[in-house]
Amino acid sequence: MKRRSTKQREIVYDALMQLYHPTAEEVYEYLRGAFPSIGRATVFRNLAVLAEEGRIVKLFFPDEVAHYDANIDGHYHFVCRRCSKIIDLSVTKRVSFPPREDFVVDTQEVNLYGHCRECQECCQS
Amino acid sequence: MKRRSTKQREIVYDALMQLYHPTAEEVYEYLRGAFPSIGRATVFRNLAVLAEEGRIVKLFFPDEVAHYDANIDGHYHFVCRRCSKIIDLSVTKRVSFPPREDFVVDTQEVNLYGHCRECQECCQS
DNA sequence: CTCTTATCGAGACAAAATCTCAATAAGGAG
DNA sequence: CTCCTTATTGAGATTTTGTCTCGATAAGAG
Repeated sequence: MKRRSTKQREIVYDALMQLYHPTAEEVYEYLRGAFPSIGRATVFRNLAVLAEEGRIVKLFFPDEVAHYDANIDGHYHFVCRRCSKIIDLSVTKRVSFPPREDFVVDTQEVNLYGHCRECQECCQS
Repeated sequence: MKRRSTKQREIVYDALMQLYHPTAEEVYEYLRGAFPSIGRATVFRNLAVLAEEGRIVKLFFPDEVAHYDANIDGHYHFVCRRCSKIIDLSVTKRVSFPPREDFVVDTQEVNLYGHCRECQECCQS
């Protein structure tokens, strides 16, 4: 099944470049402004395709919603447990692991959880 | 709101010790065998409570379903992109990051993605 | 034992994402 | 360029995952 290049696919990709770790729903709402006729399923489908092609990255955090990131350079994320803010962490060295026989790794993901400064100051929850 | 110790809570915890990274649904199905009267919401609620208390860990991977882990020692996970198998990785050293002013980290999570041996052998998808 | 209220079980509800299907359009063949 | 195949689209139904509601139950302090 050969992929075709569609206007919608590129629109979704462009949106991702403008937004910071958006959810699929946020991409959809963003695009509806300029392209009212775009369908919800189209946004979800294209995010999945772009992630499969490696043009974007799909992220999972404990808020149960997938986020997407157009920055595919190896970098890590901090996520605030209280306000769910996501902060990019630039990384110079990758984590290294002893080689294994039972699997081959192609991607590594490092997430740090805690509280951002604002959430530390305002309350201790 | 003081916590009470209930039979259901401990049953859920015990189930988690028997299962390997189960989803909430899997815990529920597992428990229905021995305790047909247990409620779905009770399982989900207690997993959330146990995770909040730090007795278990809630994990998120790209299959959109939360998994739970009774092993709370710092360890990492490998996840197969094809069959979604999860493999525990024992870890001797934690990843370290330069200190930051804008957040405080309490937990770090490292996930490796790739293909397990079986999925490499049977097909290249 | 009594009382307060956290927890339970059942089912309704909500949120997130996928699926269905007829209509559209990408892009290769001629 | 036109024709044809079929990947992709848009709308809404459906599925999946998890939460909420509420009357009933039971933990555990006094």
